[in-house]
Amino acid sequence: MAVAEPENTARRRAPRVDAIRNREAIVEAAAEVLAEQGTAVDVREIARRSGVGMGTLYRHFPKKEDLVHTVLRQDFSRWAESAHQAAIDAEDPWAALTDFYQQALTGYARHRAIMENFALTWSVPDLEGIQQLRLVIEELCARAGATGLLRPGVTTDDLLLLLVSLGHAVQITDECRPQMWNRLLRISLDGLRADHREPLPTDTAPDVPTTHDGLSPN
Amino acid sequence: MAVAEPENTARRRAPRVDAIRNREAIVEAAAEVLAEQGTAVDVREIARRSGVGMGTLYRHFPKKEDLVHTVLRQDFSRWAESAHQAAIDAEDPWAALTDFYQQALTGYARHRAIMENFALTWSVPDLEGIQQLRLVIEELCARAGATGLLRPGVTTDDLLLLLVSLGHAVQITDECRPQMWNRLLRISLDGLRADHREPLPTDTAPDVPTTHDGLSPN
Amino acid sequence: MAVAEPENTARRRAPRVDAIRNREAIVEAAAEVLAEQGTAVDVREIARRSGVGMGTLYRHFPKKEDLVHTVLRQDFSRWAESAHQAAIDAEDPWAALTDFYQQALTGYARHRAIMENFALTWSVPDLEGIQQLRLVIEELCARAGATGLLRPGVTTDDLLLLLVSLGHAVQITDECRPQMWNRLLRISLDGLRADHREPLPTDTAPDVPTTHDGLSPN
Amino acid sequence: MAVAEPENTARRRAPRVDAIRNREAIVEAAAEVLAEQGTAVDVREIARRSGVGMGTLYRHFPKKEDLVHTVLRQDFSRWAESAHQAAIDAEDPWAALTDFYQQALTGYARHRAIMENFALTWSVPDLEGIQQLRLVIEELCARAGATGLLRPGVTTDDLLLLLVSLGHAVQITDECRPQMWNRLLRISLDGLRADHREPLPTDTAPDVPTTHDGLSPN
DNA sequence: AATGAATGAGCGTTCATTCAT
DNA sequence: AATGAATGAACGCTCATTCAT
Repeated sequence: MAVAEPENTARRRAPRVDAIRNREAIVEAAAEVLAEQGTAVDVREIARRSGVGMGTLYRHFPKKEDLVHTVLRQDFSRWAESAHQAAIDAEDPWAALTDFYQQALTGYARHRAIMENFALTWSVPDLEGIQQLRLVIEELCARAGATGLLRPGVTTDDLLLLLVSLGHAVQITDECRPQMWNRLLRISLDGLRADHREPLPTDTAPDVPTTHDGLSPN
Repeated sequence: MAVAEPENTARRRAPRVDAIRNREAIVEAAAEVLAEQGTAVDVREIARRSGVGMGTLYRHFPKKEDLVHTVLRQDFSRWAESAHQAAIDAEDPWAALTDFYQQALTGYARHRAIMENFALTWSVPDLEGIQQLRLVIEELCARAGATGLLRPGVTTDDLLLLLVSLGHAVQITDECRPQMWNRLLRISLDGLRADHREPLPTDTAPDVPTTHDGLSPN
Repeated sequence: MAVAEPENTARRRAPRVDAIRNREAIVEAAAEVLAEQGTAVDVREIARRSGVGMGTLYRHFPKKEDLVHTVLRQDFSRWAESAHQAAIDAEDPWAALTDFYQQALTGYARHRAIMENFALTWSVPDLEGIQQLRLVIEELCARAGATGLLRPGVTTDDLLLLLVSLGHAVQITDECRPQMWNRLLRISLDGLRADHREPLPTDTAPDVPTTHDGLSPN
Repeated sequence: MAVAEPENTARRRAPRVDAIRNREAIVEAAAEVLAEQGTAVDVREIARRSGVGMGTLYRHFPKKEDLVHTVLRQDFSRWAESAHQAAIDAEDPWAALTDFYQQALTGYARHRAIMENFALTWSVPDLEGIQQLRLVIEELCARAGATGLLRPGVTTDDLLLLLVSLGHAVQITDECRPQMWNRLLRISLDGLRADHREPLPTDTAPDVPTTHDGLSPN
C-alpha cells in the first residue's frame, strides 16, 4: 500500500510525458528549421517536422515569436555553456579568448536564426542565453585584462560586438571561402593585444555602462 | 507624306524615350525604397513611388530580384566612386585606408539593402559595382602595402570582408550605440598595421584567387 | 468478502457522485459564461471555469450545442419561476402583466445567451424552460383577459413574441440608451389594452395553435 | 480629329470597366451571402460566388469589415429609398407610417446581415444608409405628428427602435409563424395612436436629442 | 470516469507575379 | 509599350472536437 502511493502520484503526472515529449520535439524541430532557414519559416513546416498538429504547436507556443525566442534562448544558452567550458579548460587567458572566438564562430556560423537575431544582443540584452553569453565574455575579458595582455580600455561590449561582427562575416563567406574569417579573426585579435595602447574612441553610450573601465592595471 | 514620315518615326521612337525614362524612374524609386526598407518591401511600393504601373515595372524587371540587383549594382558603383575620389584626395596611404572605412561605414550603415546584400560580395563577386568597390579597395591595399605600413599578407579580400563585417556591426548598433563601431574599427585597423608580422592563416580558397600573393615583401 | 462488497459498491457509485458534481459545475460555469459572453465563447473557457477537463465536459455534453441547450433550459426555467412568483404576488392582473415585462426585461437584458437564443422560443418551443415561461405568460394572459382589461384576441404567443422583441431592443440600446426600451414597452402595453377593439390580423399558423382563441368574452 | 479626342479619353478609362464590374460582382455576391448567412461568412465564399480571386476582393476591400460595411450601407440605403418612395406615395400620414413598417418588415426580415447589424443604428448612427433610413422615419414621424394622429411625445428614435425590435421578431418567427409579426405591429401601432396621452417614460439620453418633443399640437 | 493534450480544417490577410485592356 | 486589376498560394493563428493516458 505504501508502495502504491508513489505509483499513483506518478500516474497523475503520466499524461504529461507525452506533452513534454511533444514540446521537446517541437523545440528540436524548430531549432533545426530555424538554424537552416532562419525565422522566416512557415510554422507548418515546424509542425510537420516535429510530427505534431498546428494546435499542439500553438498550445505550447501561443505565438510564433514565443517559439522562436525559446529556441534562441536555448541555442544561445548552449553556445554560452560550451564556450564557458572551453574557457575553463583553457590554460592561459589569452588562449581562452582566442579559443572562444574560434569555437564560437566555427560552431554557429551556419545557424541562420542565431545570426539573424544576433542583433538582439543589443536590443534585448536581457534575453536569457544572451546574458549567459555575455557573462562568459565578461569573464574572458576580465581574465585577459588581468594578465595585462588585453589592450587597455577594451570592454565586454567590444568583445561581444566583435563576435557579432565576425559571426556575420563567417556566415557570408561560409559557402565560397569557408575558412577566410580566420584571417579576420587573427587581425582583430592582434588589434586587441596590449601592445596597442592608443585609447579607443569613446562611445558615450547613455545606458549600457562600460564594464571594465580601468580594470586592467597596465 | 513628308509630314507623315516624321510622325511615324516619332511614333516608333517616342516609346523608347518613355521606356528609358520609366526605367530610370523605377530604378531611382527602388533605390530609395530599398535603402530605406531593405529588400522585403512590397513591389507595389516601388511602382507607386516611381509613378509607373506594375506591368511596366515587370516589363523592365521580370523578377523582383532583377530590379534589386540592378539597384545594388548602381548603389555599389556610386559607393565605389565616392570612395575612389576620397582615396585620391587622401594624402598618405594609411589615411586613405582609414578614411575609406570611416566614410563607407558612416554613409552606408543605414542603407538597408546594401547591408542585407553585402553577402553578394562573395557569392556574386562579379556584379558590376561590387567589382568597382573591390578595385578601390585593391588600390588602397596596394598603396598601403607599398608603404610598408600594412601588415604583410593582408589581401584585398581581407579588407573587403572587414568592411562587410563592420558594416553589419554598424547597422546592428545604430539605434542603441550609434558610435560604438568606431572602437571596433580602431581595433581592426590596428590589427592591420605592419607591426603585426605573424602570418595570417591560409584560406585555401578554391576559386577566388588571393589578389596580392607575394605583394608583401616579408 | 463481506467487506469487499460495500467497497465495490462504493467504487461503482462513488464516480457517480463525482460525475454529478462535475456536471453541475460545468452547467454552472457555462451558465455564467454564456450569460456574459453569449454562445460564441470558447469551450475551453467553460472547462476552465468549471474546473474540469475538456474530456469530462465532452463526456457530459457531446456537442457544444448540448451544453448550451441545457443551460438555456435552466436559465429559462429560473426566469419562469421568478416571473411566476412575481405574478402571484401582484395585486391586480394588469399590474402583474406590466411588472412581468418590467422585471423580465430589466433582469435578462444582459443575459447574452438568452437573448441570442430567444429564437428557440419559436423553433424549439417544447424546450423545457421555454414551456415554463410560456405557461407563466399564459396565466398572465388568461388573468388579464378575464378582467376585460386585455385587448380581445391577444394570445399567449403575442405576449411571448412581444417579450422577445423587446428583449432584443433592450439589449441593443443597453449601452447607449439604457432606459429607452421603457418607452417602447409603454407603447406596446397601451396597444394591448382593451380600448383597442379592432381585431388583430390572423396568422394562420399551421402547427402551433393559438392558445386563447375566444377566451376573452368581451 | 476633334471626334477622336473623346474616344481617347474614353479609352483611358476603359480598363476600369472590368474593375467596376468586379467590384460590383463582389458587392453583389457579398450582399447575397451576407443576407443569407450573416457576417460570419468566409471571405472565400464571397470571392467564389463573385468569381474573383482573393486578391481582387482584397484590392477593393482591404478588410472584410470594409466590404461588410459597404454592403450594409447599400442595403440600408436601398431600404431607405424604397421606404421613402412608399412614404411619398401614401395618401394620409398615418397610412404612410403603417405602410412603412409593413413594407420594411416584409422585405428585410430575411436579410441576416441587416438584422444582425441593426444594432449599428445606435452605436454607429452616422453610417450612411442608416442615416437615410432615419431621415425617412423622421419625416414620417413629423407628418404623423402634425396631423395629431401620433401619440404626443413619440420620437424618431422610438419609431426606429420599434423597427429594430419588430425586425428581430420577424426574423425569429419567419420560419414557423411567418405572418405573426403583423399582430405585434398592429398592437404597437395602436399604442402609438394619439388616443394614448399618458406621457412616455423619460430616457435621459445624454447625446441623442429627442426630435419631436411637443411637436404635435393636439 | 477524468484529464488535458492533440488534431486539423478553416479563418482573415498578404504579395510576387500575370494578363486583359 | 503601359497600365493596374486579377490571381492564388501561403502565412500566422483559432477552436470544436477527439483520443491517449
